[in-house]
Amino acid sequence: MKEKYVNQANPNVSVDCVVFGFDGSDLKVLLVQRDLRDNLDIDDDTLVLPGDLINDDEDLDEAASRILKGLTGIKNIFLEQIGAFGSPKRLLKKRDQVWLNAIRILPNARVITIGYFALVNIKNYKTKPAGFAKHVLWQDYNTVEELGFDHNVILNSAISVLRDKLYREPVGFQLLGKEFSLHQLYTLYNEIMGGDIDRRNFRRKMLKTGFLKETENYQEGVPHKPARLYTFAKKKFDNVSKANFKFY
Amino acid sequence: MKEKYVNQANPNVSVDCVVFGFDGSDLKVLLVQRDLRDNLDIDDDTLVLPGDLINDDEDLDEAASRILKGLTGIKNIFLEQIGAFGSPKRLLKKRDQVWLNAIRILPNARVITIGYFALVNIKNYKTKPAGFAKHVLWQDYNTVEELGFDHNVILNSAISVLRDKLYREPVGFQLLGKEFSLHQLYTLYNEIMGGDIDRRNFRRKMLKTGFLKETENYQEGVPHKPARLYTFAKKKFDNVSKANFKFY
DNA sequence: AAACTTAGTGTAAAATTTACACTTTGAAAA
DNA sequence: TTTTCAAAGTGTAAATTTTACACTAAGTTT
Repeated sequence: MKEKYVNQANPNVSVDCVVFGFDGSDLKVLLVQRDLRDNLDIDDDTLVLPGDLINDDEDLDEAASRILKGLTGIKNIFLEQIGAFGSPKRLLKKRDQVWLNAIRILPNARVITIGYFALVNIKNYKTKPAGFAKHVLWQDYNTVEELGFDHNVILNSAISVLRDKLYREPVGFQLLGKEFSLHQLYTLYNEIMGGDIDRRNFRRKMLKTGFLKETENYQEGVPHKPARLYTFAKKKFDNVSKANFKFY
Repeated sequence: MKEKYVNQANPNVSVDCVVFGFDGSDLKVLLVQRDLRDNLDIDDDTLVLPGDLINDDEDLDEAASRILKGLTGIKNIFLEQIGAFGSPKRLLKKRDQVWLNAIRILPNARVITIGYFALVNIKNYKTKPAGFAKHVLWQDYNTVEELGFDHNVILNSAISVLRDKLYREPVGFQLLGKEFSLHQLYTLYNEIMGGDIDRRNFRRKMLKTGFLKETENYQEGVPHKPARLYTFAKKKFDNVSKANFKFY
């Protein structure tokens, strides 16, 4: 039993983040372009999710925070693990193997990735390249094509976690600014859920959840132009509570 | 940037399974006792979740299946990843460090664990020790005390995933035999959810979901003794469907 | 044979969901 | 400068679902 482990190298463990952002009308994902530095003979403009190998002395969550901090300067945002990914090395795409060899840090071990997903309000932060990233960009979720490694799998997993969460938890607020109109929130839900939600029912139901607090300019009965603004009123959220974010 | 990786050993990656079983009245978890083999001078009867290091050439899911197969002989059961766990090595309990040293396979690297959870019908399978396990036992979930490593964290995570799933997916059937009465299903839900569900509403609601199919002895209007039996009728399950397993 | 438990059906009030209509205000078009 | 239009907001009635109970019949236990 023991002997079998001795001959196999431990896998490299990396953390990759799916960072979703919303610009008011479209759902975006933060992607980076790999930077080969001194191996410039290799032509590789593959896009990947921002990620890095985990450090010896840090928690998994800490690693994810670190990566995000490096690229966006953000601390303390919504960030949650979505799971571990990683097929044996023999299943890697050639392009990715070349890349791994080029950076010489992973000679004979596979890579296992812990995926995280994060929600940020795009307008609040400036992105900047860091680590192995040559460029950082916000890409429209619907236009994302083939990514490096198994990052499409991770992205798909993240979007379904996001949709699922949006149904069940007051999590969409993270994608908007501090103050927002119900119209903005509605647009967000409609975009992400791909649905065709009734505007009026959405409004009533969302207000009834108790997660919205009016800002000072509130005045009953008067239609506003521009729209009335709300903030997210954090209240204790019971997982099994009746707060229900399903909209038909 | 590069240099920083060179000096750190890759972490060991293990897969640990939380296997839930139901014996008709109580929820059980499959635990194992560590076996130190030739290091018998060390007295350690700590209980842990069944797990093993992942092999170089296998998928994460494959590893989980392998472990389960070894301990219970089961293949093809409900098995799902719940996430990755693992704090830096310095946070390990002393007892666990001693154990890791004793088996000599992990000299200076940390351990990262991918947690899985599985649901089985206890009566269908005989368990047997395998790998590093000295004993295998089904322990009452409510009586579980301190486990080795961070396995209590994993177990807690698994139970909340289970409760959550039970609300939203027809997953409880996995814990029962092929044929079961509504009373058995009711007992299961009541036990796991810790709730106090109305028997009559449970019955009606569960039948309405369309996941139950009557067995041949079915006869309308006649109270049965013993109870009428059902099987789980797999039908396409739409995540966003209206099937609702919340019972109050 | 009386008392009790289990299996099953019924029903009515309360709450929620759904599918719409209608008003007011500011901005854009004519 | 009207006229037209879209956005912001409130209302309401039918359909469905949830909740909280009552009741009967068939075995089992005492």
